[in-house]
Amino acid sequence: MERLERKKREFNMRRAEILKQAEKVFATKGFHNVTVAEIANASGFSIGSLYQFFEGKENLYTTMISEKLDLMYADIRKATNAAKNITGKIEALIDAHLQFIEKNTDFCRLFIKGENAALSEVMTSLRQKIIDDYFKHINFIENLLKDGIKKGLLRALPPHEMASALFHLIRASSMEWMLVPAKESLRSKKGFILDIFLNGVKKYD
Amino acid sequence: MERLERKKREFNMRRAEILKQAEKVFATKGFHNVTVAEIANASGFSIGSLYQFFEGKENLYTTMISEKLDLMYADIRKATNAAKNITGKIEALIDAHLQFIEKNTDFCRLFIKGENAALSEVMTSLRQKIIDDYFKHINFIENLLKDGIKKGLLRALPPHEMASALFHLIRASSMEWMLVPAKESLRSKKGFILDIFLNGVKKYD
DNA sequence: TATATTTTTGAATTAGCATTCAAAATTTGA
DNA sequence: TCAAATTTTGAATGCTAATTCAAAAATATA
Repeated sequence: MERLERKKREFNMRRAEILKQAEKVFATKGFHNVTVAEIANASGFSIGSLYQFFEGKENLYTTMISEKLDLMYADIRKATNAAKNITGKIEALIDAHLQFIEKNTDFCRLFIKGENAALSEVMTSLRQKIIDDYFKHINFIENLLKDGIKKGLLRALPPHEMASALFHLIRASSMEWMLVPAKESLRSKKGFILDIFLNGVKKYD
Repeated sequence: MERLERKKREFNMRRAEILKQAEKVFATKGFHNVTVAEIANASGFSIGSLYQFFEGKENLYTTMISEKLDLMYADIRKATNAAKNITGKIEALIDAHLQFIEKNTDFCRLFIKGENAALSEVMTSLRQKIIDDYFKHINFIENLLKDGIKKGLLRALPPHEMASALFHLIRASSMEWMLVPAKESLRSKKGFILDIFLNGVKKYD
């Protein structure tokens, strides 16, 4: 009987729809300023129905963040791997990251707003996941840079620290862009980030 | 009559004591996992008395954060201004920042924990203050770097972006150090931060 | 079509904790 | 020393919104 299959498919469609609407609402108003009723409304379900799909408000929120974050890292890695040489890969990494932030500004602002405060067990495990993903990503960058060192293109500095530096240089430009009423595109910062990461600020090396 | 003077002095002493104890409690447990009763207890006052000194829990929290942050920036600027040449100033800036984080780790962890989530008007204005102070600090660094550019020691890159880069390089090392069970001192990262900021990662410039 | 099963609904319940405030304690001034 | 003024106290109040669950609606089965 394929009835069950269909049911499951429909269940997942509905779940996805709720998640999509929840992202919209949470992204603009943050976790605390959103009520379950609001999400129910936005997604066209009743309050009670949401509890069929998610254990509760926090679970809904953390699932949303978690899945979106996975998407972001997947994007960045895919773009990075597609480039051929080291410099191209670093450039692609920066560009994909900036592009994601540009396309998902409200979502990303949740993080600078500190909307993932750990008030419960659920939120704590989200924070841990975010941290774990962060270190996984740093590790990915690290491997890139190690390759560059081996090939004699990059200085033999501690790779983990280098990777972290690059990530946070990207973060620096992104944060400022999210905080101020953006004049130009975020992606236009790519050149600066690459330049300062590769060459530093000192004159005449 | 000097009675009023004394009263005022005593009031301020008590206020300061509450603030000090509140910092301890908040720093270890965050905003949400602390009750007003807990702070009252820790500082030896009753719940009701706290409301004599502060408008409420959030006000107490934001005051604590605000005053401590002012202290941090003051520290960093003082140390920076004390150095003579540009490189020395940059080095002092990095060192003072790392030192503050090392001495106030739990306090600083509040920020990576996102414990300043904006749930109310009060918290929103704290966030704004944090952002304002951040930009003021970036501006301070900016002036430093502009001087370095004028003297021909630093490349003529956009100063604001350079300043932000330096700040976030410091933040990168600090964050990692706060997230992992620290092997070595945070201050030992100073050399790496200075090196990567000045010289970048590329070989043979 | 009638009955059983599953899903949806949203008003009522619940819980947690900041805040209040009347009474108690302390301090002040004569 | 005493009573007016000030300060302290913490149990009782109040508020908000997440969660529940019995009844209604929709769907499946015969």
